[in-house]
Amino acid sequence: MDRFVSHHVLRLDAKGRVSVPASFRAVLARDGFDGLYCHPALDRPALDAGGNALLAEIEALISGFPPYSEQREQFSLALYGTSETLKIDGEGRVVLTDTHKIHAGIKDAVIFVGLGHKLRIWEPGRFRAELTEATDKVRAFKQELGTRTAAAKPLGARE
Amino acid sequence: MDRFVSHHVLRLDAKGRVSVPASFRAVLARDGFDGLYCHPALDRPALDAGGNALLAEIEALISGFPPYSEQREQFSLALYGTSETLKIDGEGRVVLTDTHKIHAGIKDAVIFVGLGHKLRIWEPGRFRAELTEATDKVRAFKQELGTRTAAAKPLGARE
DNA sequence: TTGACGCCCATATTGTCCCATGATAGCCCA
DNA sequence: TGGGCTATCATGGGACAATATGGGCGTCAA
Repeated sequence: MDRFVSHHVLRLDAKGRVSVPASFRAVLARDGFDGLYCHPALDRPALDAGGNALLAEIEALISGFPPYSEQREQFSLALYGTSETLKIDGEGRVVLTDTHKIHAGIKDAVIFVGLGHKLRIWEPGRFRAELTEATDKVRAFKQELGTRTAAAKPLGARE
Repeated sequence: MDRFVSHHVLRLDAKGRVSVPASFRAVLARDGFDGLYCHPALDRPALDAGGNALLAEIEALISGFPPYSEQREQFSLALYGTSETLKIDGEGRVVLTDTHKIHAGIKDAVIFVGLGHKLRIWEPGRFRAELTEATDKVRAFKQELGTRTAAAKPLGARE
């Protein structure tokens, strides 16, 4: 598998270390990235993390703005300026920075969530809230999609 | 055969393992996917599962939204975040996660239902309920179809 | 020196692999 | 056409490996 999928709850130990789920480490290894690239999510109390795929996405976003534009400067600062490349130890663990932990409200446990090309790290309670919200929205969207399709192709429309 | 068809009832053993029906395993093998990709169905108490064909469908849905858009984030979370790629052991069995079993109400038996490019996993009782409901709707729809057609035709169009 | 960090080893639990068995269905041959 | 034989499948259980987690110790820098 070459994408981050599923979610895992993991605890921080007394030294502040967390195991990166083995399946996610496998994706990072395939991606060819050594370590875990990590930055605060733009509009959520969570952390975005990943490897080269994430870096490429950020690069694409920033290079979409004209050089020296205000937006480009701001995005560079918000994304590159607050990033860390975390080292993964022999047992597959990382240590989050205090700044990052505060941003996400992380205390003694986290949830790693796969989002395909990247992953997101949450404080477990906040994650559950976010998940139910997202599920509701997607469900509503699907319903809307279904009725629209039905209206467009009245009879004999399959799927 | 390159499509999932028919349905099979299978029991979970003491370790929570279920055999994936051999005919479905054959489809997965041809599809080239190693394992069983599985996520909760959005609007019913069941699980959707499959291989690359299912993954491609999800990928297409998500990549339809621009990076960093709210919808894309929500879809990735609701789909990738709740997915699992289950490993298929030497005997063709998988172990469902607790979260998935709870979502579908699965206890000690499941029914695998082929839906063409993907398959759906149900708790047997719930599947029967869903099936009768679906059958009723189809029957009603067919009836409606008949009267509509009759009304459209000039001759014999009454009421 | 003191604290933080990197590296090493220990351990329980979970998951993965391997082998065994009963049942079934399809096949071959008389 | 009937009967037995074999390949495939679903299922069960034990052995082993990987993973998550905890702690010790040396080193480097402030």
